Amino acid sequence: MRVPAPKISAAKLAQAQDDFLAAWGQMGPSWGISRTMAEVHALLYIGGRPMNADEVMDRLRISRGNASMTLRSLIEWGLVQRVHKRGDRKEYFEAEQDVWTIARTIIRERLRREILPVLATLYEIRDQTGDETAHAAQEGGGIVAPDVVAAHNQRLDRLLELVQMLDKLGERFVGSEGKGLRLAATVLSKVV
Amino acid sequence: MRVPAPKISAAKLAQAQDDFLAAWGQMGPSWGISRTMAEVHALLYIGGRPMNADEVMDRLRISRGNASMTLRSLIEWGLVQRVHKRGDRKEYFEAEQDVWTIARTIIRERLRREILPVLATLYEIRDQTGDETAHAAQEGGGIVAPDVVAAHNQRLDRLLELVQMLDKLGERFVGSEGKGLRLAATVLSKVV
DNA sequence: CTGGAGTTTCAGAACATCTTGAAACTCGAT
DNA sequence: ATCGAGTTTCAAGATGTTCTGAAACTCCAG
Repeated sequence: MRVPAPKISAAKLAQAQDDFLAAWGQMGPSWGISRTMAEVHALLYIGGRPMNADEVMDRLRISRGNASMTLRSLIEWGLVQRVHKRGDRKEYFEAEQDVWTIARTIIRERLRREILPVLATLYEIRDQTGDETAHAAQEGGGIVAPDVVAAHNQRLDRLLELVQMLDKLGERFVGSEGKGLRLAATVLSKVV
Repeated sequence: MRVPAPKISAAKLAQAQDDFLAAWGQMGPSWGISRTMAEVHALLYIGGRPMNADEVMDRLRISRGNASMTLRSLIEWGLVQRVHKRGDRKEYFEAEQDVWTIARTIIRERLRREILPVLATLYEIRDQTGDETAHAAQEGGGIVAPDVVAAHNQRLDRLLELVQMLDKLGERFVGSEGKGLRLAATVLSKVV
């Protein structure tokens, strides 16, 4: 006797897709993109095919303007690309399908938009209080005791060290063409 | 002739601190905590000593209520601890001073609050469309062609793989007591 | 028990972000 | 040049988040 083939109806598939859109949409804000952006991206990813603005609007129940702006942001992020179909004047949009590339793209953008500016600012702040360190602390020339400044600088230096490490770590992932993240995971699992 | 000692005035130090508060506050939202929370944490970190609610209020110009709720959240996150001073009825708060511990705490909390729920939801969604894969695709029992379902499942599986990896990677950092992050950085820098 | 310093709570105000819808724009076809 | 399908822009409105301030609460001292 034969095992019955799984019967997946169109409705069930659509339901699974909708649940996925909701889940991914929720995750979006944690990753630095808005809920709607995440949902549009999720739709294009899980759909697995290029869609035009109307399809996106109708499926997600958002306005034309919102769809347009959101798709533009996704293109700026590098998560979505425009596609043209012969004989169709509409513009189509498709999402990158390789999850590791998606991850690298997000990391690259967040480094650029969030980590680097903070790093630059931290350097500037560090410069404001000279190169006095715990070791270099000497006779009291300042109005504030040298050791207070030294402690302040130490705290800044430790933080700078951390942020620099995060930056380098991120760039390592982004830079290595292939499966950088996968490699990292493998290495880490063997080390400890 | 003698090099003059750096003269850091109290005002300059305060200025550097203020700039730091602003910079760290900006970074907060990217890390999953609000701007004010990040500023309060920054103040306690850079100050390097326990402070009471009034000091926090005055320095950051926020209301008593806001200070109270923000400090409570920081304690829930595990980034700040209560301290009692003998002979003083006020409560004092101090920030963890080890930056690696801070990083681990943030990663642990974000895993727990953001990654794990999504992971659980993704599993549920994956279950909705059976175990049909590209290889198992067979005679058309469903209303939707089996290969469509198989492709959908593959996309979900690839995403699950990625999120699982992130989760494991995070837990590895959080779990290893010592300098897990530092170790990772060293390892990564040698690999590529 | 009472007074008061210190803390917490929470409804409404202030602020920030996201979304809509309609007008302006683009561009190929006729 | 004109038409019209398709797209983009943006001011106003809707929604969501954070903050304030005052009242309620806690708890110790006298």
